[in-house]
Order: sequence, then structure tokens, then C-alpha cells
Amino acid sequence: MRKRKGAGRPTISDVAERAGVSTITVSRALRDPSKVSDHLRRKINDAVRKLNYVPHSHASALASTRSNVIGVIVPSLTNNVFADTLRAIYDELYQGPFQVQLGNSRYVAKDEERLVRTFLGQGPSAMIVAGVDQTDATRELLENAECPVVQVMDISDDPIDMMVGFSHFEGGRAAGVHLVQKGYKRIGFLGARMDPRSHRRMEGFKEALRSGGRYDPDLMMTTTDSSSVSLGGHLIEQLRKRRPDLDAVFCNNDDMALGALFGCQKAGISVPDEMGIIGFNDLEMMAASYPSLTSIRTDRYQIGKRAVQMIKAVLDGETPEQKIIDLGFELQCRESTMRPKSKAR
Amino acid sequence: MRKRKGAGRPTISDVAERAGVSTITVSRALRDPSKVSDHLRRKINDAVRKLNYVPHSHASALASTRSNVIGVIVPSLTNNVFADTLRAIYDELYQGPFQVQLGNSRYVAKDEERLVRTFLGQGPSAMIVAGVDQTDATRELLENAECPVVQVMDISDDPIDMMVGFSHFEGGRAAGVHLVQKGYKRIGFLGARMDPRSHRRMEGFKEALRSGGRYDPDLMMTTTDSSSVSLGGHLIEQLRKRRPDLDAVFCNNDDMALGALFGCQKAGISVPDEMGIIGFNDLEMMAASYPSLTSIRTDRYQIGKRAVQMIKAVLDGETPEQKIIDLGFELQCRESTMRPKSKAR
DNA sequence: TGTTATAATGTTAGCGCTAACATAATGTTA
DNA sequence: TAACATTATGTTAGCGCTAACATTATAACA
Repeated sequence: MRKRKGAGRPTISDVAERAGVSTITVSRALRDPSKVSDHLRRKINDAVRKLNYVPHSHASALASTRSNVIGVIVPSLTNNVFADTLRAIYDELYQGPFQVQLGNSRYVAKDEERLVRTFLGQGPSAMIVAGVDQTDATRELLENAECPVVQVMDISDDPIDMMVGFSHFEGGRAAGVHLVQKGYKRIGFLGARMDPRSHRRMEGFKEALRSGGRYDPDLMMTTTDSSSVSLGGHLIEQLRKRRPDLDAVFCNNDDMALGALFGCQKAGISVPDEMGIIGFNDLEMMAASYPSLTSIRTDRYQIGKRAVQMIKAVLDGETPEQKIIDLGFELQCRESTMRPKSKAR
Repeated sequence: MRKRKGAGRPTISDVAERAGVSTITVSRALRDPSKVSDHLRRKINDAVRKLNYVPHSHASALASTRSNVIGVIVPSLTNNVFADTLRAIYDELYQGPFQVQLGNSRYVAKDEERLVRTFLGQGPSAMIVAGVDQTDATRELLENAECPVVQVMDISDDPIDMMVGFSHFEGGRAAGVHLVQKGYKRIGFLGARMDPRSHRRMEGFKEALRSGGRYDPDLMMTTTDSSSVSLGGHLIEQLRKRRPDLDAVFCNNDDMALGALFGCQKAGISVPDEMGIIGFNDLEMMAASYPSLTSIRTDRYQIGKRAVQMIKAVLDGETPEQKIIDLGFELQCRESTMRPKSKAR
């Protein structure tokens, strides 16, 4: 006897036998109940319940060459920014038949490549990847993938397939313009992690400072350490030690900005009078802090939502009217940069 | 002609043909290279590269009745607490052959049940679920699952299979004991979301207050709204309006605690002199804030790590020496509860 | 040198499901 | 009621891979 024993779980044949029908009828009853008469459907559902039958998704995927899996690759699980987008993706997929396959590239391009390769092996229905800075190999893999691909969080003029995001360069520029307009003179930059998106923010920021005649390379402080609240505090302390005349900073992200605020409070420097602070992303806490913190609001939730909507549309055979969606950003001006006019030095 | 056309991607037979070997040899070369001679292995690897072959994981899972998928179900994607555990799980699984299948139950027990059902359909190698408050049906599904199951973040004396976490009741009690010891008199509780874990924290907290003769039900303020920094500010404002004599609060979690701090600063109430604040989880920001915030430190990363280690051990045929791992917690006493002795009213 | 253990490769069948076609049951129309 | 459309169900094969056994090449040993 040379039988293989399977997983031991009930199969569709067990259900079919118990319900007195063929397997294909069970298959149909489960996938599209309208194709099966009430009479049989009831019998089948009973059998399913009795046997506690759960379809074997791998078998289904193999037979139908469709997996209903959407691969999502983000660079960080702990960064709230991606968490919001991820939540939107899950929310938007909640109803449908799709499953999310989530990968964490940890900001390492080679890891991303590995993940893309693995995910593509599952014949995903679609792929969502963060950013536009894939390796050439990753790009090629995704370009040749037989499924819709959406790059999220960023935009460029050269999408692999589709894109939803906003311009980090412009976001950084807006922050710079704001600080210049508010009358700050010695304007610095605090940047942690410094992934490609952060770099573009910094470049936009620098450009704004140059245009405003306020660019001082000595005030740009970056590190590859990952961002945190405490790091924001440390960096502003260091930068002030080097340049006590510093009077404003644009922080790489909101954690850093909050840390910078705490750092100032600890040092007895008043925000916004002696120090203007602006962050990036506008996490929920920015409005709630005291003083409230100015930030560049980005709609991460919307990004995830639109990405999934685009994917659904394409899978439904529609042609999206635009391949690139720029969701923009919005400067939320709050107390941390509300410098009284009179105080301008 | 009645051929089905497959996904169009190269299959293992294409590789076998090109390398001039049988499919099983290719299969072996990819899964366990030591079982194939150098000579053939090289040929096979060449063919794989030439054809850009990626194994079809569904076919593999079906044939081997092993999926190498570990199902993980968390109640929130945006809550940092789970993000840390999740990151640990991904980190710990990084090397091995395992894939994570992540589900978001949004704190809804029925959704969790649905997810468990779906995940079990993929014949996972293991399951990790958050908490111990599953529905009866979910419990039954998991108890009958033919794979290791680890409940994380919490502990009870009645595990489905294995458990890694800590006692929320004891954590809450420790917070209460701390505030009583510090000499605070009118001690309140701010609770958002109030999922079962938060409830146990509150119960432990109440017990400590009762023991210390400081329990006042009028000072316990809860809401089902999801927690946030701004909510922490609103709740403490409301509670102070109701009871201006309030002099300390234990917050449900750290976001709430930070919000409470900002709320006090806004109202001109000094922390810790006029108001003691203690949070739960000890997120990174707690140590960096000003004043720094006392919290109950929990090792979420370690929880994820140990969960995966237990799973790996079981899958390797080992019997874990303990089924329940209590990782405990640690009160981090910081400025926000450092009330000068003299100030006690 | 023949016998036996070991390593390397191949053959066959089947994992559980669904696509594609086939057939039977029912409804519709003139 | 014949002729046809429509709906409901069944039969068969195969998705791409690997378990289990079979065979052949190579090493080890008396």
C-alpha cells in the first residue's frame, strides 16, 4: 500500500460524500452559492459544519492558478507611518477574498529583493511595495510580474506599474519655506535613519533655505541611527552645542520633532520663541502636545486605501485613468512655529 | 485539445529539462543541496537562473502538506505594543524557511475567529495569537489545530497550547502600589479602548488602591474609544473638572499618559508635584519626555522572540520545559511620579 | 573479487482543488 | 408538444510539486 496520507483534515471529497454530491458541486457551493440549488447548498453547508471543513487554500491556488494573496513589503513594522498605510490596506481588503502577505525589508534593499522573489513565488494577485528606490533586480522582477504592482508612499515619474504617494522633496521644501517665512534665521535639519525618502525631504528643505538665503550646511545634522524621541533630544542638544545660535529645526519625522521639543524644554529654551520646530508626517500626537507641534501632514491611510482600490480596479479589468496618484501633503501650522513677529531677531 | 495553461511561469520541469535531469533532482537541489552532486547542482542552478525560476509555493505546500507559514493574529497594526512583538517575530524568522501570515482582528473577537479559520485553512506550521480572550469557537479551532499554538502578550493558567506574556493584573497592581507608596491620595484611572487586557490592568490597579485604602470608584474613568495622546489630554481634563482634587492617574497605556502630561502642562498643573502620572508598556518616548514618565516596562520584543523560539523547538521535535512563560514587567520609576516627600498634602 | 553498505538519481502516484467539457433536469416559446 | 435555451450537476484531467519507493553508480570491506 503506497498511499500518501495528506494532512488529516477533511477534504472537499469528504464533504461531497457526506452531502451525496460531487466535489465540484461542493466547490461551487462554497465559491459561488448562486450556482447551486438551495436544496443541495443546505446539505453541503451542513456537511461543512459537521466536518468542520476548511478549504485548503494551497490546493485551490494551485488548481486555479490564482492565489488571492496580495504581497505587501514595508521597510519597518514599528514606524507608525507604515502602520497607518498597512491598516488601510487591511481595512480595504477586509471584505474581499484577498489575503495580505506582509514582508519587512528593514530598510535593506537586498532584503526587499529577497522578499519580492519569495512573494512572487506565490503567484500573488498584486504587489504593494514601499518607495521607489528598489534595486535594478527588484525592479526587473516586478516589471515582469504578471500582476499589478503599486509603489506607495513616494512618487516619481518612472513607475514600475502604478504609484500612490506624495513628493518628499516638495514636503521638505514646504517645511523650509515655512521656517523662512516665519522669520527664523539659523535653521537646522535633524535627520535620523536617512533612507532615500528622508534624503529627498532634506534636499527639498535645503533648496528652500537656499532660495531664502538661509542655507548653512553646518546646521544640517544627520545620522544613520534609527529615529526615536530620545534621539531627537540628543541631536538638538548636540547641534546647539555646536551652534548655540540655532533658532529652528526641521526634523526628519515626528518622533524626532517631539524629542527636539523635550530637549528644548529640558534646556529651558522656549518653543517657538527661541526655537521653532517642525516635524514630518503629522502623527496624532503632534496636535496634542504642548506646545502643539507643526508638521507636514501626509495621508498615509488614504495611500493604502487608494493603492488597494487601484489594484481592485485593475483586477476587475478596468483601466485606471491615472497610473500615478499624488496625494500631496498639507502643512499643519501649530504653536511650535508660531513665533511672535516682535521676537524676530 | 484540452490542456490547462497554468500560470505561464517556468516550472520545475522546465528547469529539469534544461538541466537534463529529473524534476525530483531539481527539487532536491533546491531544498537540500547536499543531496545532489556538485556537477548536477551547478547545472541546475544555471538553469534556474537562466529561466528565472521561482518555486511555486502552493504546489510545494500541497505536495508536502507543509506550508512553512506561521499565522500571526494581532488586534491592532498601529499599536506600537504589537508592532514590537511583530518585529521580533519577523526578526526571529528571518533566517529560516518560514513566512509570516499576519491578520488584524481589530480587537473584534469574531474577526479573530474568522481569521483563525482562514489561516488554519492554509495548514500553517504554527499559530501565534494575541491574548487569552478568544471565543469558545476560536479556542476549539486552535485546540484541534495540528500545529503549535502560542498565545502572547498575556498569561493565564489555561493555555490553548503555549503562552508567553505577563500578568496585566499584576502590572496594574504594581502601578497602584507605586502611586500609593509615593503618597498620592486621590488616585484616578484613565482607560481607553478597555479591551480585556486593559480591564485586568484596571482590576489589579483597583485592588492595590483598595489595599492601600485609596480606592474611589468616582475616579475611575474609562471609554471604549481607542486610545490616543489627545484622548489622554481630554480625559484628564474631564476628570479634573469632576474632581479637582485628583492628584495622580494611572493610564491604560503610554499614549494616554503622554496625553495626560500635555493636558496637565496646558492647565498649568505641575507634574509630579500636583499630579503623578504613570503609564503602561514603557514605550521609548517615556524616558525621553520632559518630565520623564514613569511606566510599567513590558518586554514586547522578547515576547515575540520567545514565542518563535518555542515554536521552532516544538517543530524540531523538542518538548519545551515549560508551556507558560511569564516574562513579567518592571516598574520604571521616573520624574512623573517623583513627588518630593515634603509636598505630600 | 564478490558482497554489501552508501550515495546519487529516477519513476510513479497523488496532495486537494478547480477548469473545461459533458450531460441531465428544468423552463420557455411557438 | 417539439425545439430550443437555460440551469443544475457530474466526469475527467491536471495545476506544480514532493513522498515513497525503485534503481543505478560508487565506495567500503572482507
